Amino acid sequence: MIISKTTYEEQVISFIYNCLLKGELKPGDQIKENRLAIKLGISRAPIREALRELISNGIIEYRPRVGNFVMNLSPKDIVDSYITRGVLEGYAARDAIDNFSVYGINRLYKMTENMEELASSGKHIKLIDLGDKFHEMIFSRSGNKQLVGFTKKLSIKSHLMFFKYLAMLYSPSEIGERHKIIVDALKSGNAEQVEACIRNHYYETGTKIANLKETESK
Amino acid sequence: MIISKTTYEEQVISFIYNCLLKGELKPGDQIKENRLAIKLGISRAPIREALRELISNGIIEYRPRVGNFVMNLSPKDIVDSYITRGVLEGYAARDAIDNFSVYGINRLYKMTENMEELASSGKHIKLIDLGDKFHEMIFSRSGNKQLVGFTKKLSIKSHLMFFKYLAMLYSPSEIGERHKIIVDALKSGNAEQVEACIRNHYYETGTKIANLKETESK
DNA sequence: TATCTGCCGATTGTCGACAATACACTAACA
DNA sequence: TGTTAGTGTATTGTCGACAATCGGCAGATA
Repeated sequence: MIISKTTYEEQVISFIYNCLLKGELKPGDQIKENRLAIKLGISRAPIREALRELISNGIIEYRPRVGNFVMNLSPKDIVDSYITRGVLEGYAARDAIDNFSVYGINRLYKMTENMEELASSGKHIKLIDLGDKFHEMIFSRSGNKQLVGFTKKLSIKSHLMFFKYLAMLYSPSEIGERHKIIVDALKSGNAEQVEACIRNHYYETGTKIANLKETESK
Repeated sequence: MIISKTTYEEQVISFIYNCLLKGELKPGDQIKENRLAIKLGISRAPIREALRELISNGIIEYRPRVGNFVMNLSPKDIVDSYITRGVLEGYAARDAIDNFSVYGINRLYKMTENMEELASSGKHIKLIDLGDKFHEMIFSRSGNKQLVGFTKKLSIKSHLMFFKYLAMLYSPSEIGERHKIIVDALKSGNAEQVEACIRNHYYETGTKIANLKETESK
């Protein structure tokens, strides 16, 4: 058994995280420290620490002496986040390209097939989880902690912000295909190609979500 | 006059920042909240907020319930930070390549000449400032806030950690030359070349500093 | 001697209260 | 009517105290 020793702060982070996933907190909403403290039955100190953490992840926007607000990203901000993610993960994959075994590649390939199935059967949450795992398996192979750290931060950010869209942007076969392209690139061992195709992967999704958001707000 | 309404937190950040630059705080040192609070005549709350900020910048390492320590980077960590910086700034420059006017390019070129002079006359602090300004002028041209934000964080981190080495790694003419390569690439308008040469720029410096650190510790 | 156990001091984690201030509202004034 | 100054309220900023717990040390034990 793993003994976990959580502070209030960590639990508050999870709480806010879940509120965002459930849609109980929406972009632009203000998070009032006192209100949340009372709601959770704790003091403001750990709330503030948790908010700090979320601010550094770009999930909450903080205006001094005014308040903490759920980040409200413009379409351009969305594209920019995805582009940056692509740049980071693209390089991470390139950096790690020699660390992929045949077994590892096969495993990634099987995941793409699994994604397609999950998408077909409407299991959106599992699909998103698997997608996250797929990408994490790739960028985590890089031994560059700095790079991996930034990538993870962006991963959390986009997960939270666009959770609800991710599973419905592409058809099941498109989802499989898009990820198979990455696996093929990794298999080829061509560093340039790997980097380029991961960049493109995120650029496409970024622009799709941004367009969706834009039309939604009209 | 610029009216600055600073909180204690910001001032504490500056204070720690300066201690690091002056070498009064060294990698591995523990920063005790209470001690610092007494020293500055304030309470622990703003100290903790400031530490949070520095933690998120990768400047301070935090071990729960143990303490806050000035980050102690291994040679590999150093190289990794510089590589990541190169990846980010490289893409930022590539992204911004059409935003450079002839005037802007000329200004960058003059800065490289100025760097050479400052290096020759031993004005190390001004040299480093100018170097920072040079690179900031490049990556800030990108309109990608996410990208620029990460780049700035890394910029602060490396500035703090390696301030003392930066001015003595290269000869004055090397310093000029290294930066002129970047200006030339920007002038050429070749996106691939710009990205590659900025990556290389940081990779070189990263490995140099890492080697210096390694031999130093023996 | 080597290892384990329990205590002690130092440091972080959390608390509730008060101070400072941004924003909205009101009222005076031109 | 539009503008400005003043006021009140809600929210963040800061405080000092107490609680929890980590790491080291001394002593017990084999």
